[in-house]
Amino acid sequence: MKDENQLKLSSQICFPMYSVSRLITKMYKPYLDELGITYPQYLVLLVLWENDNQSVNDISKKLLLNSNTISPLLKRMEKLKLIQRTRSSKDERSVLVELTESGAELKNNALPIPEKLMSELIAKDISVEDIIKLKDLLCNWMTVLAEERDLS
Amino acid sequence: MKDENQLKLSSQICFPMYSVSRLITKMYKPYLDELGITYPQYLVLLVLWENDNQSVNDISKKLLLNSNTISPLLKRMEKLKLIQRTRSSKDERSVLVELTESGAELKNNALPIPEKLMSELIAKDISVEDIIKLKDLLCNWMTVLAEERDLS
DNA sequence: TTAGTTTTGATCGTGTGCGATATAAACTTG
DNA sequence: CAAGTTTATATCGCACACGATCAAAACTAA
Repeated sequence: MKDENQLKLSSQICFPMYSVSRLITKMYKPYLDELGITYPQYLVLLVLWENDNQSVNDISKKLLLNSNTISPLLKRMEKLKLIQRTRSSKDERSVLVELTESGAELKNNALPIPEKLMSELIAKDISVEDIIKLKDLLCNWMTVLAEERDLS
Repeated sequence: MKDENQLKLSSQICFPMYSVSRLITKMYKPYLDELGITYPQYLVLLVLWENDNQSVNDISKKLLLNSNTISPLLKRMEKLKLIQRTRSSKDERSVLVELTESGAELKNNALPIPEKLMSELIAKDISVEDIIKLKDLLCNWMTVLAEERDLS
């Protein structure tokens, strides 16, 4: 009967995790719509805005996404003229991803987004401390849970 | 230049949120594979195991998923003989979802899952306090962020 | 009661996620 | 250096998510 209660939706950590993740993605949507990009595309751009000209593998590892997700994603982004893919001459296996001019310029339009998100959260009475607390907890979990994946 | 840093992947709450959610879903996978169900299907079953015979709308609201996600999901579950859908006679618009015998019985096999997940997290040196802390924070965020959606 | 509105659920199209698999280049070893 | 292995990326198929739209039933007012 203890097990019984643990099977309740409200008892499991998976459901709030899954829901809040989707809800936060939804909060980004209006801003990303303005830029004409999706949420995963935004993540790729974040990576490239930090360091341009990275291989598919580099991006894949940073976003914890495999090639079967990243490859089509990058293809769509290339079609949108946000990035350019070139096979490396040093290692013909790897593909280098580079921002196009418009892809690089999009960064300026993206700059205010984090601030806006924070404001929205605060407007919903979520305290800055809670935001930081959640971020720290999640970052720790991410590190721990992603570690395991390298072994497989 | 402050904005500049906020655009880093590591500064945004969205990315750890998104990644940890996916990583946790992945932790459930081996157990759900044994039951022959997917993660969203598991969530639907959790709802029905708590209270059988709910309308599509009831389930939709509890899982914060719209009909365009839930309808095909339920159709697949019906094909798997986990549930049965019947149009309500009281209100011809609504569809009642009921567990089949095998759908109800699957609960027994699912009972140990929460416990196993907890053990895995603890084995990765995540403390019980952190698990509770994260769950509480997320539940609070879920409530707050889901509220807004009702107005739209 | 009839015209307009709301509610319930479904369908369509697009973009992910991801397991399984494929392919070619690079590496390793006997 | 040839055979086997590893690495980097891509392709395929399936199952979500979700915006947009639709059809039908139920409700609401004038």
